[in-house]
Amino acid sequence: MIEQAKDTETKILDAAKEVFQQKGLTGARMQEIADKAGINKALLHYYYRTKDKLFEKVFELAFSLFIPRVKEMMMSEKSVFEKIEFIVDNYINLLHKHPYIPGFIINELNRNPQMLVQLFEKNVQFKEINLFEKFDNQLQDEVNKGIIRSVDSRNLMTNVIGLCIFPIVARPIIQGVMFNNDKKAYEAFLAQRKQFVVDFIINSIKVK
Amino acid sequence: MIEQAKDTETKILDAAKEVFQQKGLTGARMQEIADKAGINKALLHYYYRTKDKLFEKVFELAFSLFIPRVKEMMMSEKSVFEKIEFIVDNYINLLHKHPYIPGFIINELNRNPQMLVQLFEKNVQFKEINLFEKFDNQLQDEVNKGIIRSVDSRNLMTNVIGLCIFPIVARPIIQGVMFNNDKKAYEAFLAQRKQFVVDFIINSIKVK
DNA sequence: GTCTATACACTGATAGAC
DNA sequence: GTCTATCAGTGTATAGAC
Repeated sequence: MIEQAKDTETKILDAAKEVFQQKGLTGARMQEIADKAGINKALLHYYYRTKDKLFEKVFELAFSLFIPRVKEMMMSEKSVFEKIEFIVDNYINLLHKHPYIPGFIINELNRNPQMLVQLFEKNVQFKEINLFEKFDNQLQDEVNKGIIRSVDSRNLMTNVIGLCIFPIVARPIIQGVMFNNDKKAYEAFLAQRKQFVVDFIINSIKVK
Repeated sequence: MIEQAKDTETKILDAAKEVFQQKGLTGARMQEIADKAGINKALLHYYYRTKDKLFEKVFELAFSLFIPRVKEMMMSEKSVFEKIEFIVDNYINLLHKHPYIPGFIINELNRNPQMLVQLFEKNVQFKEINLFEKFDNQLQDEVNKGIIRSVDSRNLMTNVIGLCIFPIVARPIIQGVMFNNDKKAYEAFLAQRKQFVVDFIINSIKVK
């Protein structure tokens, strides 16, 4: 039945998401995904013909969860400072819910950059070459008003996103080297970091 | 002969480095490493008994190239501003020479965090829990002198390293989304970024 | 739609000659 | 030290019964 099918499809996707994100495309095993979904391998291939196709689906879902957020936030009607606070806040919350996705996306995209091109071609939503035009204008506007110092928009956005994501994707090494592998200490570190990052960025660009 | 052995061993390591860093532990094939080294699979196993052992060696070499640098830089006799400029400068140069290593380390460490523990146990050089004590004192000292505002050392170091590494490990996605996949444009972006990052950090922490 | 059984290719690893 | 040949195990994918 359709009901049953829908349910099985969801169970497969959930299981596949978990396994692929943890072990990557090449490290994941169809058997493990089947086990985790409570079905057998044959049924996996019935729903998604190949491992690659199943992976593509999982990757696309992960991608669409993270990337469009940036666009939304940049397009809102807020001041630069408010936008930065809003983005950092939302992105760190999102990262807290899905800590494995950024590393997953970054890794698989490095292994196969072509995926991004295919994604852009299939999904217009992701292709936003003029995403920075409005933000550029806003920055220049606030520079003219003497609120912030002159700053390149792409460098700024890279910093905002990078400062949020880096401590998550590089968690094992930072936690190991800086916090002697103390998990609780690192969680405390992450908890206070949201405010630190906002202050760090705003302090850097604001005119005093 | 020993001479020949040394040479073969080097060729294997070079080939293994290339393949492992590009495809990861699970994606790499012993056959491809053998081909790239100009030998056959059997000889691979003669020098390094298993795939895992060969991988460990490659990982350790990559790790030792990147991590101890931070320690060196932090231990030098420079002002905070000089240290930051020095670290960013050196790290970005290093990244330019070895752009695939950080992603490699980050990814494999996420897949198997236990590796870091083993590395620490085997190699005292990496275990530096008091690495921040001296840096903490220096920061506090310059705060007292009114040079910089009060800032947490681990957050600051995370930002310094993260701002250098993030545009490299996330290159495909940033280049794709922000630069319409224009490779030349991204190289130009990276070239000017060194100065931007230094200014960004120092602007944030200095007292004006 | 879901299962069992199996085909088929590939991979890591070893044996044994030179 | 280096090779050829080969094994045993594993992985994706499919055939066919229900």
